[in-house]
Amino acid sequence: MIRIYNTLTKEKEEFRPIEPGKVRMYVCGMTVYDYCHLGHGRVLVAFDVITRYLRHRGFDVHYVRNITDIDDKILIRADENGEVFTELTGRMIQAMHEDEARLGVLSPSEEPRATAYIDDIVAMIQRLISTGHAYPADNGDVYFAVESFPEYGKLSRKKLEDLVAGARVDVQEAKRSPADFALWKGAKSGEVSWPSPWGDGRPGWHIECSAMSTKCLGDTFDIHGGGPDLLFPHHENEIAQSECATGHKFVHTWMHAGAIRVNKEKMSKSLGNFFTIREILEKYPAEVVRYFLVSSHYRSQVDYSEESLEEATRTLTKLYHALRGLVPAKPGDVGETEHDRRFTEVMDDDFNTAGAISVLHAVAGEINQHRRDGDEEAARNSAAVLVRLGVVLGLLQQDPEAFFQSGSDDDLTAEDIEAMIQARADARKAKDFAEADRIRDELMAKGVILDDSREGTSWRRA
RNA sequence: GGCGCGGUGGCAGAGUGGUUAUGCAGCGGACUGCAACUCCGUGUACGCCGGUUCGAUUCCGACCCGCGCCUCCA
Repeated sequence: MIRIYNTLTKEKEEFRPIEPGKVRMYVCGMTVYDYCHLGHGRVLVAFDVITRYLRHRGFDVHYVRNITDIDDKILIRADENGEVFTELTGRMIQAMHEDEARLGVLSPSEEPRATAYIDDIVAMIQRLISTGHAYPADNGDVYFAVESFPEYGKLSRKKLEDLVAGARVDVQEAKRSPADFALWKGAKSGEVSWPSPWGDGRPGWHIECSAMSTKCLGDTFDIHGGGPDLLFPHHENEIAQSECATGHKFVHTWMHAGAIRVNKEKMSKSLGNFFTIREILEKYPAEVVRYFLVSSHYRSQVDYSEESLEEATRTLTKLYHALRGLVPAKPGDVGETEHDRRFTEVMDDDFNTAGAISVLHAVAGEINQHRRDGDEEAARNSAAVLVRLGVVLGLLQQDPEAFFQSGSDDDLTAEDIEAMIQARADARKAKDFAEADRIRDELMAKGVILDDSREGTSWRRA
């Protein structure tokens, strides 16, 4: 039985999909006006693991993750760059796909883009107007009338009075209530726009997710996820729009990832304290970054620091060392072990990846034990378990040597290194340890670490 | 001010009403020409104060501290 923490009820609940055996899940993706930072990476990886695990447990998962490719920030950024907005979004979408591929994130089943769903957006707004939940204003905008939805605030636990009383909402003449939000934004002259019954304009921020999710998954679906800062107002508004437009419950389980922090503060665009995925990947192997993300629970907040990444590097290196030089048995040839059962047990509990990783370490310890005992076959069987559990977390799928030797080969190619290792071996044989050490130091200075063992010398990049 | 989350061993990070998390670092040992790497062994922690209980880090209440949302942000 899988249990998932539901932000809507604030409780862990038994997960029962609407349609047995199938999971329909929607996750808010990027607004593509800039490169993804690590916070985006966390959401990407978290829901990637969730998808992998649900499939591992036998569910047929239909995973939709949208791209918001029209919005004020995009238009502003494109304008600053002096380019057409589609050039900017095209570039950022490609960059995003590169980033996620490097992090081992599987493609979603569908990746709808807002600009391809304008008709559905317009239709949904029309439905909201005709049912009295929205109104066109004099300024060309269309607003959602928050007071028409008594349940407004149920996700974020906010009271309408408090929101209205809080002076931070944008009080506009055109709005009936300060908490009302735009479904459609009338175009000023020269702006990118689409025709609509209320004049040319573009969608407001929240409506595209309501339109795309219901179009792709139906009025009601199982899981809706996203980053922590989407809870309000974005997801709250999605609920209002969708439930008023369809008359049905929108989503059963709401899931939110925890924030990435830097020096105890949330990593965010507005604070400017963010690190993009690509700049982090210049310094650390992608799998190390993924390991770092997966090693804490998806809902907890986690501090990003160089030390954390260094530690993740050391730890992942140890895991790969257990696998090094072993050909794992075929996964199908190894039956379910106590480790598999333990893995399922912890992952069933709201996707406890931190617990799952401790299982990985237990299996690695077992491999090492078998090797100590000289039981090659048992070691190969355990290695198969480690690798097949790794699949679910998206870890340990590389050839160990590839993991160890990945990195810049600007200074030295693998062939250079092999040649130097041979020269050192000759020197050692001749008991010329001064020369042997000189070669070792030279390699070390160039970022190559030698690992001597009974079978010979292997190497890896620092 | 409103709403919410969290405080676990040197650090990171799970979990539990009475029994081992795990990892990193440290320490001891094996291995080594010497090292490094690796491997083996090793640590009894749960913010503070009350309460419930035979027994609480785990449940309840108060308090202190940190963080998040309430405004564009994943």
